[in-house]
Amino acid sequence: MSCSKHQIKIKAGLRHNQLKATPARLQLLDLFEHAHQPLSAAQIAISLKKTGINSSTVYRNLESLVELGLLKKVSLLSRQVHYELSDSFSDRCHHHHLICLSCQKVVEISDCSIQFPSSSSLKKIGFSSIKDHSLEFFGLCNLCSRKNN
Amino acid sequence: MSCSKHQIKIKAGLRHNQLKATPARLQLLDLFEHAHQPLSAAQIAISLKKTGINSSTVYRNLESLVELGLLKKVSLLSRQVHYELSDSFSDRCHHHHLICLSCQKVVEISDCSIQFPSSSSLKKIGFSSIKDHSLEFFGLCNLCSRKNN
DNA sequence: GTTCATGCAAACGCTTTGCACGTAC
DNA sequence: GTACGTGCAAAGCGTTTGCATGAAC
Repeated sequence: MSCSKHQIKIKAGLRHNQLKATPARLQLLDLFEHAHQPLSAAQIAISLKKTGINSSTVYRNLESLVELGLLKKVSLLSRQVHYELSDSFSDRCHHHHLICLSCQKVVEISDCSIQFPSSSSLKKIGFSSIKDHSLEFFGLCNLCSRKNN
Repeated sequence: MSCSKHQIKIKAGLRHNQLKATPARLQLLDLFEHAHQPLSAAQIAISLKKTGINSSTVYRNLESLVELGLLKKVSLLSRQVHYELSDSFSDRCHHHHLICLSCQKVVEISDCSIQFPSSSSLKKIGFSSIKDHSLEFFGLCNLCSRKNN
């Protein structure tokens, strides 16, 4: 199995945050390392059920991993919150998402720049700092675009 | 009541989309006209229950109004999808959101520009068009920022 | 009068919780 | 051995659905 390097990094990440490296957490993070798009709690729960991990464990771990900054939440206009590895923890660089309005396919994109609100306008609206941002584009993928014609 | 102008506009909007101007729809859209931030289905259902509107009616109407483009969905990292009037239907201009990570307060902001993916990069990743986008900033409002110290 | 919209109640699915047991450290 | 993590089962909550009634046009 080619993930021994990942495993080591994951364990280090957990220990660094004073979380025990339990099988449930290792499997959960491993799932994210290999995912090509954000995952919902329910998706993960189904996936890990096969290996004997209970869904409440999944929900509890997702929460604590977000709290510690290893994972981040992503909003994709679906009822469920999705999760992905945060930029700082994973190899992947900062990115945004392009979501197909018809089939919900998600693709990562990185070639975009955002102009942040100026500190004066932040002040005006009663905010003191910006910690994060999310940018999602919605459109049609080629496949669905063709189907609709 | 000062919303007779709104009421007329709302009715016109509904008729134009071949939707009957029922009390439930008028009240629902009126709620959005006066809202200062995106509303979740559950919030609306609670609010309209007081006036005798059933929650399933709320859910069904939200769906059809989104389908017709009068409302749009907004993702705020909460489990519930939120809704707001779409730019084209309301007086308000295009905007994004700034959300307090601690108290969930939402403020609209408009002074930001986004660079869209080029058509060549769209092509590369298998998408044919972009219909919409959403940009949310997450931070701390002054109040919560002070509390945390 | 016809078509569409609504209320009601039940079912659904995802998520959360309390508690006893188990495991990483 | 201790503190933390897990499984289980039940409850919680937001949402969806079928069906009969009601209202807009």
